[in-house]
Amino acid sequence: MTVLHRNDPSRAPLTGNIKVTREDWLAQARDLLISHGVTQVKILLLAEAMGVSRSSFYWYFKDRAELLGALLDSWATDNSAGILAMAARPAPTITAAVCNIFRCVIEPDLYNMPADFAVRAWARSDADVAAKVAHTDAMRLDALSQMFARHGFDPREAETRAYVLYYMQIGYDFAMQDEPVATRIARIPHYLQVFTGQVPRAEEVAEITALGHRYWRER
Amino acid sequence: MTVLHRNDPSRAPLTGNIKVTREDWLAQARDLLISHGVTQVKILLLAEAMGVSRSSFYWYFKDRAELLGALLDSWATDNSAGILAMAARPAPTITAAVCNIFRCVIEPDLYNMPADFAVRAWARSDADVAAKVAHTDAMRLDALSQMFARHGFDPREAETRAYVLYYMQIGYDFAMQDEPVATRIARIPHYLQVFTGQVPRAEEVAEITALGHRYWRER
DNA sequence: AAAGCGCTATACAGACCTGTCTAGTGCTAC
DNA sequence: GTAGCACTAGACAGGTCTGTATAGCGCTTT
Repeated sequence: MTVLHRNDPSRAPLTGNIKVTREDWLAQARDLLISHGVTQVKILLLAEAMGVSRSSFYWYFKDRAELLGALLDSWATDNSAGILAMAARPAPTITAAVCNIFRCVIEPDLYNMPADFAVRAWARSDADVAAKVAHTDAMRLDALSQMFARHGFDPREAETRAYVLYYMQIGYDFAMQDEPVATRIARIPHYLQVFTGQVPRAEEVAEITALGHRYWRER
Repeated sequence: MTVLHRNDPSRAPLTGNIKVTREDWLAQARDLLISHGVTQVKILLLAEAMGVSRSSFYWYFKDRAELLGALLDSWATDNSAGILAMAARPAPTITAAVCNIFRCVIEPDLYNMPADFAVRAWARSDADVAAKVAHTDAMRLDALSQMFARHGFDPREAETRAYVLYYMQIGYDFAMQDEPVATRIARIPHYLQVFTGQVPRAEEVAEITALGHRYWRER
């Protein structure tokens, strides 16, 4: 669970009668969205979790709809930056370029996969959300297609490889939440070969493998 | 929406004071699970949708938990048969074998993808469901790995290709619900090449493409 | 025709959730 | 030191949902 402002020593202490901030409400709502879906994002539950009266919510937000809107907006702006940056990053080989994309799955700062799922599940019952998700996917797929194209794949193949790379990551992380880290890392060179049709260099594999170990060990 | 027994001319008319059956409650619940997630599977909503009193529900089920259990069981038994059968089916080439798997995505009778999502989303907040899903995935992945292995891939590569094939389908259908049919079909030969590392035969592509047109036209 | 069986409807208690209204709290500025 | 600002608490009305108790309906059996 995200830490509340009032419990975070690195942030300025709250003054006056303030117990929680707008950001606290949002962060808490995001946690609930991710863990239990939109329908469970309930003001009552948020308030209870933070030890605050439910009615305080209405000081920060007009109503539940405004909260959900803010949640969606913050997802849209935050959760594509990393992947777009990694796709645009220059790389000596296509396998190295795909390794950059792998970083998004490894480093939580670059890309929040669980948030993506939650929003996609939400999109299944809300057309506005679905439209925003579709737009986001199109942007990301375009960036990935261009990445493949820069390394000499013809446009149609570049697009297909972008699709396979992107949707396989989504499917994998959606469905498979607890494959042992060692197995997952051992598979990396094979994935690189399937995704690119080329054999990765040893040093590329070593680098991304090390990164995987560094981040995934902590879980 | 699934048609109610009483509205289905092909089934024996209901006798006595019966308005809906246990199967109707289940089918309706399944629809709601798929469209709006577990938390929205509410007896009140089901009853309203079927034009029946809410309390009749308790004749067929002890409580909501029993309904959800039955829903999960029916998913577990029904929704893997097609994919396992297709994976086991003999094929002259690996590309033809993968075409058999593609049939699962094309023919709704073989595999209900939306049901899979709904259950996976459910699994994110219910450990029992997660365990059942993990077991199901393991069975399916094993069948796919063996399929690749039968066509000469070494065990590790067979497994990796099984993963990419399986999770890409899941990710794709999870995220991308409305790519134009023509585009999707045009991509089939490229997918085959990425998934297998081999160029598909023209007649294989023709056959699966025709199947795609036949089924997807109707949507 | 009356009793029984299988299913359905109404009514109720109680939990949960939203949004509003009003009063209250603890700083800050004058 | 008191007035105001920024936020919080409590109480209320009203809607939603679950599960139970009890009565009712329509066919079948005798």
